[in-house]
Amino acid sequence: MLPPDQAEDSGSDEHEQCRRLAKVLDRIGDKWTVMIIGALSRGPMRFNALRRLIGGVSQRMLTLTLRGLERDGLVTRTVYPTIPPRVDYALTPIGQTLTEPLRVLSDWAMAYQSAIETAQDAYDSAQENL
Amino acid sequence: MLPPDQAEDSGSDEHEQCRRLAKVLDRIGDKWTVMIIGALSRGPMRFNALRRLIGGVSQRMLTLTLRGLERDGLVTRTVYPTIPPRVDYALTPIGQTLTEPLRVLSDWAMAYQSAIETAQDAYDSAQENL
DNA sequence: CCGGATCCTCCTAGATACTG
DNA sequence: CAGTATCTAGGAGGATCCGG
Repeated sequence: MLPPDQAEDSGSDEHEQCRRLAKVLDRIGDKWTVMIIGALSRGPMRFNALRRLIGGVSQRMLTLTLRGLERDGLVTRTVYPTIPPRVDYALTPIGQTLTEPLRVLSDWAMAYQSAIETAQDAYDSAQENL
Repeated sequence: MLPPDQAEDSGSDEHEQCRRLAKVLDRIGDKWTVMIIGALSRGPMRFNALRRLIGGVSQRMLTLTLRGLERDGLVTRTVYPTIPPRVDYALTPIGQTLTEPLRVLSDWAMAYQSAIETAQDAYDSAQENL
């Protein structure tokens, strides 16, 4: 369990967790990932259906984000060689498990969003009186 | 850009939740916020102590991130007008509540990180064989 | 010791146009 | 329909100097 090299520092252990967490947040923290996961949590969806549902996303960013999620093993990409072509995106089992932590965060957001906005307003108006 | 508007649809708008979640993730999804919250979760800390503990952060980004967190009401900034000056940063009660969703996410990261890396390796080596 | 101000460099999102 | 390719502007973030 304890790596012999660097296990003596009590802080480095939590630091390691922070780095992994930061890595995950780097994935899901971008502008579109959460929207995509949310959309796919209700079932598979085609490319342009996702595009329309999310709204405001360029095809390029949608493609890039989906590719990243596919690479992470969170989303599957299924191509049907029909004409016109059809591509379905769906959450993998691992991708499904992400929805739970996301819901916890979402609940937190719902609970404290107004408090945060109040704090921001207070901070901003305090800054004006300088 | 579509201005946030009242939902005309009576059904629960999941888009609205996604937007709030995206907003929160925009805050905590940046490179340093999680590290700062993690560091401060163990108690108040001075600026340069944070800087040393986190490591690799420029004083500019640390200042900016701390200002943002202060503005959001997640962190307090306390100045002691001594010479040399001393500034303590600490989590507010709301900031404390953020550590729980963060821990859920952290647990997820610990659980699935290796699976994700495996998926990435598989994806990458599959790309090479084209 | 804390951090504001400035400059400068990359990265990347977005728009546009083209292909199978 | 589902991408790929290319270009460009804007912003994020690092380095540095300076002031309180």
